[in-house]
Amino acid sequence: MLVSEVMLQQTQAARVADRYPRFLGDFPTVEVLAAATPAAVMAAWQGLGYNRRAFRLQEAARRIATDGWPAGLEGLEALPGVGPYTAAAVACFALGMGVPALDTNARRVLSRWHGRPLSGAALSTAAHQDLPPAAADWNQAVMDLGAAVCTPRQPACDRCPVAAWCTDPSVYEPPRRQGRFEGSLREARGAVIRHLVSQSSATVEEIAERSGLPADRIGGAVDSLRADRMITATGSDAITLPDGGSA
DNA sequence: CTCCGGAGGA
DNA sequence: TCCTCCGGAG
Repeated sequence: MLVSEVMLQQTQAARVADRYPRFLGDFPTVEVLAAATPAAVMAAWQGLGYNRRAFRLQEAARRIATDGWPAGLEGLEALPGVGPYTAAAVACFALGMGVPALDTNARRVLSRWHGRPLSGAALSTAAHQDLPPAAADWNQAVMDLGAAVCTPRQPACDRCPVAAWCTDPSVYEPPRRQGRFEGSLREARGAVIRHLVSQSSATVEEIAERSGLPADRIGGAVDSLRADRMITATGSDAITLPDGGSA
């Protein structure tokens, strides 16, 4: 449950669909995930993007293996990589708690429903007011509606089951656009991680040659990843994924 | 090329 | 509140 929700952060369900069962096959329990090497976790994560999520997920698994599952919403949110949405989704779907799970779909649907852009505390307040006792069903319905009908650009109000009660379908504020991927640090960081998953140890020059990216960009990515503790330096200029020892 | 998508740190 | 983290699909 926690695994699937973290995978679904910033990643469309279609891409999670085939990786989630494989990930659970590799790491069937939190204990197995906690004890795995970061290289193995990264290998299972390959292609999902935002690789820090994988490291944080394993850190969360280690904490759970040691301390047990947090009981409530606040405890869940204190886990690394678990924010307001993921904590609420786990609390509602796995623990049966009556809390709204507010992802980007829910934010858009509720904004249109109420006729004004909602975010932060206002969104939370509105959602709590709208939330019925059957919280899990409501969360599922709102998110599905946003994904399938109440879409960003051209909402299909003609086949929306609740269009009659909606205030203003035109309400939509597009998320801020991200910079180009080509030429970005993200691209180089991704190349470094991808290489280390298959080679386990490498130099900047090797990664540059294999990826086709300039060595100075790979070097910058290595510095950045080291600062994030996502890779470690081993020899004179060799790097690897972290050894698993410390969290 | 554009679009899509939560967490966390500054 | 703003910015950065990835990668695949259309």
